[in-house]
Amino acid sequence: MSETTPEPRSFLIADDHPMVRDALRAALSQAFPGAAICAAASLGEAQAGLEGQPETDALLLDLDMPGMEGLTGLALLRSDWPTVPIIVVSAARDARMARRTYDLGASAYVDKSASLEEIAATVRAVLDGEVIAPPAVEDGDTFAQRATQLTPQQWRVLALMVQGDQNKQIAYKLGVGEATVKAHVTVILRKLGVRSRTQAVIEARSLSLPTV
Amino acid sequence: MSETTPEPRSFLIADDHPMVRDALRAALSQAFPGAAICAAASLGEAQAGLEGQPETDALLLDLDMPGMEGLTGLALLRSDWPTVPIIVVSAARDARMARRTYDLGASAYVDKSASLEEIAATVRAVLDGEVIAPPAVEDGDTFAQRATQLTPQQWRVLALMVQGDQNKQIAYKLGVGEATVKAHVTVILRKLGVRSRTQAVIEARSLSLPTV
DNA sequence: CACGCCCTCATACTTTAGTCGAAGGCGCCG
DNA sequence: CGGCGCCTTCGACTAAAGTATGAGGGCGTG
Repeated sequence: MSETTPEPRSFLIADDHPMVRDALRAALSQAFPGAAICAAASLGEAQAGLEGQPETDALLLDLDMPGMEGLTGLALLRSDWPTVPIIVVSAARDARMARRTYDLGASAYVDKSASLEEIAATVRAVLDGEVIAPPAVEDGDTFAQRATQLTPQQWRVLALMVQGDQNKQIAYKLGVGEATVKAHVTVILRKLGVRSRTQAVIEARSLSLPTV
Repeated sequence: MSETTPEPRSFLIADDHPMVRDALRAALSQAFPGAAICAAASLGEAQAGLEGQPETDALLLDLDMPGMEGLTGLALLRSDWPTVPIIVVSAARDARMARRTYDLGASAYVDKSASLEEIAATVRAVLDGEVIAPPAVEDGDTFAQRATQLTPQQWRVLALMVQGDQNKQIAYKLGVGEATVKAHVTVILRKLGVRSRTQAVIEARSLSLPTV
């Protein structure tokens, strides 16, 4: 509260590129002295980091990371830890991509070519509770919007579908019955507006790519 | 035969970017005076162009084009017109990608940052019958190699699978029975070393992306 | 507490996917 | 020419995917 003794912050940096990780870490430690900064190089490590530190003030998330599979991983993290603000740090300076991450609940979107000062400023704004809306993109990219209707468990199912798992494997990995998985799949397909598992996987994986 | 009166050449440029198309056209028309140069902006147009001009001397093919779906379109063209040399013109300067296109039967691989002179030289070499092997990449990228085992009809089936079509639709589009398509799918899955349609689609679509 | 939402699961059913065996065409080679 | 291999085609069969309906329990909210 006091301006002279700011409470210590805790961050989690998720990026598989060591150089980027160090740069972000340096920027944060300079902008927020005494901050606790953790790092993760994959979606799994990021999940583990949040598991051990659920009070993380902000997650800086790279989209092109093992296990992310496009924006599926973002939505997955967002579903499991809805209170942790996520700042997407992507290599692509694409307004549509920014819009998609916004639709999926990201608090901000910065591209890697931005200066560290800009990134620090963005983080500061997010810590103040701001949600940085992307420049209005009036495109008909309805898939990402439809995807926001998915529940957390449905996101987990979709994430495994996207990896090529079949219902039986998904049931085992999630510790539920196959009938349950099938029920989820049915709802997922309806919500996404597709007619088959294959189409759902195609669209979900295409989320992170430029629109063809 | 005679050096003073070179026979007229015919080329097909397939790229959805008008600027690139014009640049390539200019380069070719300068390097090969009197050449007949056609253009296509999608996989379908490229197929139509080859249909009407099967004696094309070389196809300059962009990978990021509507309908291509990664390297699937390349293999499709290669299967349907095995005698037409294909020169891949890609935006990505990636040795692995070059290797994959080589495995799939491309005669050469140049990236768009190359000068028009380099491209013209490459085309000339290909017209002389050369196949420009990529720098040795000793990685275990076996999927593209496995994919070369597919027959032309199997490639057509896979191309439609990758678009999300189901067997019944594929059968209709190819003018065969559904049982036939199923038989092809079975062989495709075995040749690709995967165990489900979804996995095959994931891998086929990932062919054009950097290895995760 | 009643209501809605999510997760869970079972049962039964329809549709799609995938496997197996087999037949005919076609080129190649001894 | 007869055999051989490959491609294509297909029907019958088994497995998986997807739908419909119903039901029970947990959890937050007015």
